[in-house]
Amino acid sequence: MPSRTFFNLKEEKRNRIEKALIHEFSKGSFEQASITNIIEEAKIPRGSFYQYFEDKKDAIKYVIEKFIVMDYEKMYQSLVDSNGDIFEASLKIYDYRTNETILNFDIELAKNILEELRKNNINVFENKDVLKTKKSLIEFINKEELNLVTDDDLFYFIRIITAITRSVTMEVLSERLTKEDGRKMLEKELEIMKNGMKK
Amino acid sequence: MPSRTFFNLKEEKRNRIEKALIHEFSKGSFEQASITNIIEEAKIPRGSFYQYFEDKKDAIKYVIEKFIVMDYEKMYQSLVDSNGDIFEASLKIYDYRTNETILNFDIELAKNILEELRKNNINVFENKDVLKTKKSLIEFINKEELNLVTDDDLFYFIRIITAITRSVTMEVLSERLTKEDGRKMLEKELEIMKNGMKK
DNA sequence: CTTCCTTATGACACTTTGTCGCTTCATAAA
DNA sequence: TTTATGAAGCGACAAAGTGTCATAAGGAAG
Repeated sequence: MPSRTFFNLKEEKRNRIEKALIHEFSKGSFEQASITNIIEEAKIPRGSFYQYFEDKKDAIKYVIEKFIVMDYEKMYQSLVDSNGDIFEASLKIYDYRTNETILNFDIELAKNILEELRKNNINVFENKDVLKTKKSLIEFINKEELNLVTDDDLFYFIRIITAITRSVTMEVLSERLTKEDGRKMLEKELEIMKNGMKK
Repeated sequence: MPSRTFFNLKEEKRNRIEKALIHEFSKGSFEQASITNIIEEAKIPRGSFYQYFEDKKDAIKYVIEKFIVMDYEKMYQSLVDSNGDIFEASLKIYDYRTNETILNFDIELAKNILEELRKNNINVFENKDVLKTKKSLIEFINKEELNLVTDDDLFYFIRIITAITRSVTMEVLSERLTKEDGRKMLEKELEIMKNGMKK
């Protein structure tokens, strides 16, 4: 976590640093991000950076935390907007994640952060800020239409849909697929998931 | 690609270098791997390394290529051993990838390489060495039991199964799940995919 | 023996992260 | 007004890493 010093900073300065962080972490992977670039852009001396953040990891963590909270809110909203239909919600989540700008976050940042989350196996739902405001997504899922045989089927459904949605999303963010093709594929894949693969 | 010089090397020396590469790339991500460690272990001077490989990326590419070819062979074998049942093959692939040693490759290396492949969006099937010997995996798939409506349904089936298998595999390799729990989950998830999610 | 090409080698230039000790500044106490 | 105190500012520097380059060594052929 950033030091108290950082949070005590005048808003203008803190914003300048935040902006530089987001900018730099948008440009590439965690390893590629350069502290030198960050401090130059934010116009702070090297020593200050290390007074605010323990190290580079601490700095990206700060950005990730902000992103996670926003991401959860969006997921939650997607489900509510879809009246609890997890298939439709999945498409909505895909849409916003592959959109040019995700609130204040650039799509490039989204890509790198989603990557980082995956790499470090960070689960959005386990984030403490999310837990604090968690309205339990699961409650909002409409179970009427779902073929739930055992109690934990819903858990597996979510796992599967998450894996598929994430897989396509990453392909699009890495520019291996166009946004449109990715969406068509996701639609098709969700359709298959509804009906099953076996005769 | 490594230089001709590298391939002209006496076998003993080449093996020593290969071993050092695998050892170092097993220890962590691409960025964490240190050329200094590699040359110290392989007992070659710094300049030689750069005579054999363009740069660090070139070196890991070499290791990845070897891995990919072996991985494809294993996948192909899994499908044949399963008599064309893609669900069963998926479990077999999971098993071998989460196994202590994957042929000569350490499980840690597998993890880092699979990670690297994902990060750089490298598709095993697009590898030229694989393409060369590709006997078209798809031909071996038993379509009898599959609910194929349109022509490209099979393509989507493979995408979905791949996404899910990979997802669980990575969870296990990152030690978020035990191998056993991961397998149970995969079994369950494959079962769900057979039957579909919708009432 | 000389020539020519391939391979070997480690010092060096450059970059990057993170540390450390000193300076400056604001504010409260004397 | 002066002094004390702690928060914040600051950049030189150590340490570690990557990639380059000029030069040495090897060896085959004429």
